[in-house]
Amino acid sequence: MATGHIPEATVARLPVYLRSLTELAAAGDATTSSDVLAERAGVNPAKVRKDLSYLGTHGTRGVGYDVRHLTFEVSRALGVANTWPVVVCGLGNLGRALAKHTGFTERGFPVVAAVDIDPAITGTTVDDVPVHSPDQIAELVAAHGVAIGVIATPGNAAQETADLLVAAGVRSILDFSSTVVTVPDHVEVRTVDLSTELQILGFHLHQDLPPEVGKTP
Amino acid sequence: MATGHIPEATVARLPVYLRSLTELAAAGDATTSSDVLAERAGVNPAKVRKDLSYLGTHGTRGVGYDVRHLTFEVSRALGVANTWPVVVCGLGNLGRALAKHTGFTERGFPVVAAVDIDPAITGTTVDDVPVHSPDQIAELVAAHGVAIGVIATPGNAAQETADLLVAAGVRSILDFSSTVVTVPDHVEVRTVDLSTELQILGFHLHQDLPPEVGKTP
DNA sequence: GTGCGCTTGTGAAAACGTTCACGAATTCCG
DNA sequence: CGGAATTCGTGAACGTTTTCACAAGCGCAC
Ligand SMILES: NC(=O)c1ccc[n+]([C@@H]2O[C@H](COP(=O)([O-])OP(=O)(O)OC[C@H]3O[C@@H](n4cnc5c(N)ncnc54)[C@H](O)[C@@H]3O)[C@@H](O)[C@H]2O)c1
Ligand SMILES: NC(=O)c1ccc[n+]([C@@H]2O[C@H](COP(=O)([O-])OP(=O)(O)OC[C@H]3O[C@@H](n4cnc5c(N)ncnc54)[C@H](O)[C@@H]3O)[C@@H](O)[C@H]2O)c1
Repeated sequence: MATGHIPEATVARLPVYLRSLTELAAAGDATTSSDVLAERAGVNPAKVRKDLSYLGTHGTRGVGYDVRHLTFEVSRALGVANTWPVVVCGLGNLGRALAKHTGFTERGFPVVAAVDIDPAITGTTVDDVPVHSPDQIAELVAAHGVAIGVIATPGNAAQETADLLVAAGVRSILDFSSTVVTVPDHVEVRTVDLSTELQILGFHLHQDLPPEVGKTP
Repeated sequence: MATGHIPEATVARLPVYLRSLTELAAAGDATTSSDVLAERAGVNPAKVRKDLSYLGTHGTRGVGYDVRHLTFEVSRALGVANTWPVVVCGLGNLGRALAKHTGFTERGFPVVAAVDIDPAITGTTVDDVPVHSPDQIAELVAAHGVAIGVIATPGNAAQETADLLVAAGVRSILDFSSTVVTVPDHVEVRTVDLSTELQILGFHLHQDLPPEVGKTP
């Protein structure tokens, strides 16, 4: 067993389990079960057990999981002991919200700097986050050891921003810009597209109910 | 064939294709191919063809796809002709960014109202979006025909907000609160958890490189 | 110590999603 | 007109993810 390869789908759920474990610990529970974790995470209990089994054998049959120990193991698998500094690119409505959010720092992702093309805001700070101009990305990344870049610029500036981040040595990008950015293989991009999320909800609303009059019956 | 059941994974990609098609049309292209669409969407060409085949047979062998016609078909499948009014709950950093975002309205998801518990901002407007108190959710939903609720409150208010939305008749929820909310079967919830996204990126950073010597250096 | 009830860990099956590979339809050109 | 070049549509192979189902291990009662 040991900690071999962990499936992507499992990795995406580990943070949810970790949050549940933290809550359970705060509530004073010393042990828990796959049923309880499943309930809190909104998934199937068998899935919880299989997911956790990829981290090794950390439960006790007939008893369940020790909350403290499992918290430690999930944390280790996720590597939450590390701190990964983040730079936010594009300080508009969304970038500002991200820069002000305190939850990221708590989880090991401090926003150490922001970048914007607007000369009216470069040189200022937003909640202690200094705002620089895009041509300083390389320096910022080097100075703070930034590994993750967040793109919150308009879509038409997304690719060039990604290029700057990649050239500066960033290895992970979180892209909010509703565009598909192209990067070298060694860089991972995750896209969060809020319009698409709404469109998916819209699709199901549209499907569920209306017989859609006027088409061919 | 016809428009039977469309797989979830395909539905999630249709908005991306639609965006590409819009850009191609704007660039003056009358026809396109699965290769071009795949390139723009960042996926495999075979996947594009399979996805589109769920909507019916709309391409021409040896030629490709007519941009206008395909745009129409994808739009129809997604139901983008519909307008689904949205109410944003919790007008903090994130809620404010969402309320101010103009892109949602353009795609058929106008933010018609916001809701916040803070009496200092209820009664005001944010970019023409009126801010009400949570006990008015039911009226707002009824008055505007709201089908989608966005939860941007702190985590500890998420479940009660979801309950209010559900009671008011909302059928879809987009939840940013990093909590798992429980709703009846007929309500769909999509969760967007930005911390989790960062943690997934962090996991891969952590995995890729470090042999993780001992413990603390 | 034996039995009973509980909960994990995990093979195996089922469901789902992706990719391949190729036949079919179309255009173009000589 | 015949053949080469395209490009779609799709069955089948492949890979991943979810779910099932049950043996194995543990604690407790007696
Ligand atoms: N605000 C939202 O709720 C929301 C929702 C969905 C998607 N988005 C997407 O997120 C992105 C940002 O949205 P927003 O509402 O914050 O937009 P915005 O227009 O408010 O802000 C964009 C910011 O990026 C800066 N910028 C422009 N070009 C730049 C460059 N080359 N380098 C660095 N900075 C640059 C601008 O000066 C501006 O401050 C957009 O792509 C938008 O489509 C936003
Ligand atoms: N800001 C971000 O970039 C960001 C990033 C990741 C996650 N989130 C999550 O999104 C949510 C909102 O984040 P934020 O930064 O906007 O927080 P915030 O504290 O700035 O805003 C929260 C708002 O919700 C309001 N509120 C509280 N209880 C309410 C209730 N019962 N009904 C209606 N409104 C209520 C508050 O008055 C406040 O205006 C949080 O759950 C946060 O964890 C935010």
